[in-house]
Amino acid sequence: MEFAEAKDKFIQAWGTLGSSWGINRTMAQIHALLLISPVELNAEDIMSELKISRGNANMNLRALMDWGLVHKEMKTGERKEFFVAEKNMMTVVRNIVTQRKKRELEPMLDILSGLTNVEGNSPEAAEFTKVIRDVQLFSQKADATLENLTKADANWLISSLFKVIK
Amino acid sequence: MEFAEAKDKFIQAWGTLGSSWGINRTMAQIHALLLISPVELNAEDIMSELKISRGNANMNLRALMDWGLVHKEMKTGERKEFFVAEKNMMTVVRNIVTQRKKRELEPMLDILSGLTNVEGNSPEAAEFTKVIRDVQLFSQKADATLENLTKADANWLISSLFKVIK
DNA sequence: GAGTGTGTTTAAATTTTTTTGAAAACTACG
DNA sequence: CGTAGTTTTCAAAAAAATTTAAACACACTC
Repeated sequence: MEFAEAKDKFIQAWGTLGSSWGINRTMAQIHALLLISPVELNAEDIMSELKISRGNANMNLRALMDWGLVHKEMKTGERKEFFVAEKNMMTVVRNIVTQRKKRELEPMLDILSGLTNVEGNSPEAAEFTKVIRDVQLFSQKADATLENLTKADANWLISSLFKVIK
Repeated sequence: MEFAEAKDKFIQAWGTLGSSWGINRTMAQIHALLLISPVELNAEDIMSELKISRGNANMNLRALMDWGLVHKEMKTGERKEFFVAEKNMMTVVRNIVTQRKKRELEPMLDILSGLTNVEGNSPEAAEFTKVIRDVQLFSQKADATLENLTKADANWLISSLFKVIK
């Protein structure tokens, strides 16, 4: 397959995957583009490669930096800002896990802990309490697991995956 | 806290969590409602509790059944269909993992395997090949891990989570 | 086989999310 | 300073996703 075609397919696929994970398509596509680029790219490069506006590029690059998936670089003698993707897959995964945990799991845990003591002794209230406990237990377990996964060093992540496989 | 308030908060929270996971808000809310309900509910119940239309309820219930998170039940003597949520959290998680793996990870792996042999020996092509290999390796590992997780029995899932925590 | 209650489908309306484009705000340099 | 190159912001436009409402289908009853 030609490089240009393969590149396009990868960028498309990454974008699709991203959007089913609550990450917007363009953000994922910029990430893909930077991932496969051997050199740092500036905003213009990204705009023209993906045919997106300056504002769009800027916002999504910022989001990617928030997630720790992309870094800004200054080249001496150049006014423009350049961008590089984090290329170590382990780090990529860890950063994504950390961010999602913080944004989704933790707020959920906060809400759940506020729902454990419900008034009334109707069957509805009883079932509610039971379900909330279950969900809470499970979420706490997931939280602890992910916390360990992300705090440990990169090699540990992969070895623990293997351990699960057994 | 009053039951009604807690219930509402939980349904809201579950809906929000769902939408950051690519599951639509209403689908997640119906799931939440059924999860905490001690009795089977029919379409009317769901429509009035969540203030949604019949069509909306119908479509999202069907999606939930696709995911194996909700089951249809017929009551003898009743014309209406009743719905119950799968309440075992382990099963819930397993079904979600299985579905997402099938819908997202597997198509990605297919695409990646079609991108391993790229023509040309430019630095771009070289970097591309390298990144694709990395992503592929990682995805395969994730796929294998999840496969084991879902095939094993329910208790195994929880114990393997503990093992990861160590 | 007309009538009623229920489930299903889908085009159109609505809502939400994303993207654009242009103005404003920086920044480095003369 | 003033200006040219660049990034940032944000209101408005466009696109995408969701929801509704109304038509349709089906099964059962009288």
